[in-house]
Amino acid sequence: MEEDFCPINAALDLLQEKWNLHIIRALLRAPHGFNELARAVGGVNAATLSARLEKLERRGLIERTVESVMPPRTRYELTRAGQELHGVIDLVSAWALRHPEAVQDEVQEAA
Amino acid sequence: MEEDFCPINAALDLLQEKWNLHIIRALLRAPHGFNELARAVGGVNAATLSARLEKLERRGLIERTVESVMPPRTRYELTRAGQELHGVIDLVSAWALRHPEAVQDEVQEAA
DNA sequence: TAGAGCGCTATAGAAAGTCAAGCACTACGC
DNA sequence: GCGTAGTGCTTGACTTTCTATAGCGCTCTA
Repeated sequence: MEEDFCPINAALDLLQEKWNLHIIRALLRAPHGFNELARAVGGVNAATLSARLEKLERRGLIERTVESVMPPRTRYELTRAGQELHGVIDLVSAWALRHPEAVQDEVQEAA
Repeated sequence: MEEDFCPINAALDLLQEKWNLHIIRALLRAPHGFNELARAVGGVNAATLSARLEKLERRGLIERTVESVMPPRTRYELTRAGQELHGVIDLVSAWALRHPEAVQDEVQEAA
């Protein structure tokens, strides 16, 4: 299917998956529990978040620690590899602030 | 809906849209025609590509120039703002090469 | 004792992406 | 001149992905 496997393409594929960049940004600030993370990201639903976290964990970007089963308490945090995406998020942030037009939907909200 | 509008969130939303990062990477190398771009990106279909290009143009990241109507020939290229994402793509690339494990699906292809 | 919170999962429905075909032509080989 | 390939898309039908809603077992707070 994929021809020769290009790590760069694969990375772009991973980062373009809906919510992944947001999840990474949230975890860059601090570790979070599941629901807490959902709120920090804003707008994800539990099913999707769960799928993303599982994938990011398998890929070694984040680490999941079960702190207690009952009451349930889980902690998600970035691994070293995950933290190294810090620079990417920073660059995107700087770019976004430099180009707010590029990033905003043409507002057609009637007054 | 969106609370206060955060340009950084908005930028992440834009970049996480399927194919956008790939499109930007392809155009970073050189301007492309439509079908040419589709091939460069690899795996996009025309309908989606068309939608993405339209959006990226509205946002001012890329510029579309019709060089001739018949035979049809169009050129897509990055604007200044688009080119400034160069650093982001570069950082992702470097990260991807440093962490090939993080980026590759666990191969479970039976021999 | 009631209500909210935790970390999820299951199931249905809406939305987004894909495939295949096709339009109206031009450029090339023969 | 004729068939084949290429250009830049658009239009349905179909499939994959994401979303909303509900709920589980349990604890902790009021």
